Amino acid sequence: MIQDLKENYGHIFEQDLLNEINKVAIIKEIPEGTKLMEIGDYIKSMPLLVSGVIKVLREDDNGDELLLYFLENGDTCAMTLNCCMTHTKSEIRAIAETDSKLIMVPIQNMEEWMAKYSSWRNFVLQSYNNRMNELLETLDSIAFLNMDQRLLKYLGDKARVTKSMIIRSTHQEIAYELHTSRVVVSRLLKKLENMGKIVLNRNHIKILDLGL
Amino acid sequence: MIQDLKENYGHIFEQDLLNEINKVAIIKEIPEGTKLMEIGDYIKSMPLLVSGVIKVLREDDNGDELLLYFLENGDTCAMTLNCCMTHTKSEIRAIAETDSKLIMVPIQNMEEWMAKYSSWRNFVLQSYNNRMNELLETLDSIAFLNMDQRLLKYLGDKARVTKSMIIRSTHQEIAYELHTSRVVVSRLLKKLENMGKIVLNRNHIKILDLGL
DNA sequence: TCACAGAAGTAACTTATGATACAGATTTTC
DNA sequence: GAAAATCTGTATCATAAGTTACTTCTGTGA
Repeated sequence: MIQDLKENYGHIFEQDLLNEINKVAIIKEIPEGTKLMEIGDYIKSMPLLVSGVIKVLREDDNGDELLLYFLENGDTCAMTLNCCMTHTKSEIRAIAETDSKLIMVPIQNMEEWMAKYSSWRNFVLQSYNNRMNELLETLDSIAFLNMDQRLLKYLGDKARVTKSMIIRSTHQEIAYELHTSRVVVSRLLKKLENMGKIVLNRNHIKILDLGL
Repeated sequence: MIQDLKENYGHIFEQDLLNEINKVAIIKEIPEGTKLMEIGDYIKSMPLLVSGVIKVLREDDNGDELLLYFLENGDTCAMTLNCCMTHTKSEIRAIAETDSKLIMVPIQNMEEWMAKYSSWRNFVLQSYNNRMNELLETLDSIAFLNMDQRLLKYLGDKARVTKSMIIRSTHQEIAYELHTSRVVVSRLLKKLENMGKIVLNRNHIKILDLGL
């Protein structure tokens, strides 16, 4: 673990803190599709992402979903921070978008470190900052963009986090995450294909050029 | 100021911290409509709300607005925390919805207090938590609710924070904050009036019963 | 190889919202 | 008090998005 820690968090945390983390944390490797957190869960430990991508989702009373954002290497889940610090229930669902590796830190240590290490404080605050801004960006998309633009943005984001120009999703899956219907997604994707931005295939979409 | 502090933050902060705040902070009284923060601003001090209501808005590239949430007594602006801690620009606009009273804390002290006072740490984290959840709630509204339901929620929220069943807004103002058009607001308000939930007047709306 | 299930294409229709245009009412300003 | 500005009510039309229904395509597995 100390290896993963150094590589991904060495430039953020001082040696003492790295050592402490190394002592109390455990490594967790999870396959794609694993549910890390469910709405209503109480959280007992906080994940530091080492590799892979985690998607964070919101759900309404009818079970309709909405993708909030992706977590990448070096990120942590601010929602988890919330839950840990204030001992409240999770407001979101987190699912591994790809195979992922996490460092799990027990919440008892977090409060202690908040007092002891300024680098930990900065990390926590910076995480809140990042997640807040991503939430705002998502809000912007929904409030200000049309579905075709949201779809474009979605494809771009997904390509970025998975580092691949091939999006392995069905239209139905995309529809869930954008909170629309499969038919709408198919319709708009076809439009994008006709514009030469993507190529459609069964079970995957190839991105040619999302730029204007 | 020490009076305001004790009344509003006495149960949150220990005496030592209250004294420190009292030493470095200044009281600021602002009239309704004052712009406290603009998108792109750098922030030099952090406001603790003593009385009044602050509305927090988001704006897109075309100048279209969207209300994010209201801040009330005992609240602080998590976005400001962000800006202070990470020295980045504001992503939002804040405007006094009513006459308000603020305690302004210089940002230099904040980092120091983060290390020194656990009550301050908890306050900051709790603020992030609250704001994050309010952002999520706003997101839910936009993603999952129709405009008529959003309008109802808006009226309810506004009545709550202003503690009045009379909403002093024009249809145009409401339209800006919900990011829709005046005509749509007029149309839906008229529908609500016909349902017996509200009474419309020039420049103000009387709420009778928003419950189902 | 055939049946089946899941995925995608497409047409036709409904609905919520947005846009435009104008009229009537009320308030403000000179 | 007349003119101007602001606010609200409506009608009409345009459009994005959601719904339903059906077809076609593709891969899997018996």
